[in-house]
Amino acid sequence: MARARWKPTPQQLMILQDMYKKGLTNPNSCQVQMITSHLSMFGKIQWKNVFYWFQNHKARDRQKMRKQQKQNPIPPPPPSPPSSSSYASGPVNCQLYPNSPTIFLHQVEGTNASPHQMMKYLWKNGMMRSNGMDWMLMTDQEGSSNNNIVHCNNNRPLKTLQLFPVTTTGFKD
Amino acid sequence: MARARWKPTPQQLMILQDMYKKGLTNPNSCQVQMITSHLSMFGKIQWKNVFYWFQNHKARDRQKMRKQQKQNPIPPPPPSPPSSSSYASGPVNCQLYPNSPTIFLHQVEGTNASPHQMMKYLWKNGMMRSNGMDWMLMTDQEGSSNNNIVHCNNNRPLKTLQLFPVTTTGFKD
DNA sequence: GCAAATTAATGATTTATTCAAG
DNA sequence: CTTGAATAAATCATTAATTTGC
Repeated sequence: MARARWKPTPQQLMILQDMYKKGLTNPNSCQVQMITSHLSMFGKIQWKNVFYWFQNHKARDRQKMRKQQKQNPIPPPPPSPPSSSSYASGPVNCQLYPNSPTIFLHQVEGTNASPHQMMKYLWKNGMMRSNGMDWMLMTDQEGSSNNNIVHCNNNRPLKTLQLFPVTTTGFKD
Repeated sequence: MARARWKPTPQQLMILQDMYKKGLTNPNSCQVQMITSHLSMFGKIQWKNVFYWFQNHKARDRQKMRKQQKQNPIPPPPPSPPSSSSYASGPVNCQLYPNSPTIFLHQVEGTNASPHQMMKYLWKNGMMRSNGMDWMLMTDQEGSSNNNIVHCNNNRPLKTLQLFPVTTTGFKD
């Protein structure tokens, strides 16, 4: 037992907090994945670490807020109403093609860029609802669709790897 | 919006229920992954579908139980105490090497075998705590370790794909 | 000062609740 | 009204601060 638990490095923590402050409180799986692979530059990290971090951070933020409100019941408006902030506007397609045995991965190139530079495009285009559960591992049963190149944020083509060559039997539901 | 939701085919449902009845109420990520890829033979399915199915099934089972218990407060002992059932004995290593940019995938071969045959080895060796979150996407910072072939259940070698060639900078925490 | 003991933070997991498709 | 999907709350567990007695 006693599986050592993850501990964010200062760099990682800074970036995470910064993102959170900027309004990213509920990154979708694609974003989590990107964040993860980027943060891995600063030390070992897993998808779930990032996912949990945001979960916990949000929860404990709320917790703190509630406690404070009990002491001085002033209903404070949300700190920074994102006036022209570009995100949270529309459903964007971190959503790939859900289904069947193809795995979509993305590759971060230019890993020398600064964290913020690298992450910029993340916020550029919006954020989406989703708990962390819709996967990296997404599949397309009708593999014959043309549109095989998928973009994570309207912008970034993903690399596609074949996983298992599924022999879909003729069943239908 | 209106993303059509998954609907288990009769075969899928049967298998799932069977697994559940046999005592698998909390499959770990590796098991979920295997189940997913196997069930994909019977129709489109995603990791999260399987994950959620077990979550919901367990929850609603308990719910029902509680309701029943309110009506006739008889504490019923667990239905089938698995006499020689081999699972739930020890910590087994669906756990791969957590960390860093290598992705471990497994490939199901012999997809013609019967569901139960194919799944048998799953229960052979025990089940492990874990919610579904420790990933398919596991990584190893010290990529230089000898032990590169990983087994999901003491038995099944996994295929290893390189993901992103991480350049771990010299930072330490 | 310095370790054993106690408490606070926070990573990880589980459970409950809610939303929404059909 | 059943059930898949998603979110939030509660809980467990481990590590870091800190207090305390010597």
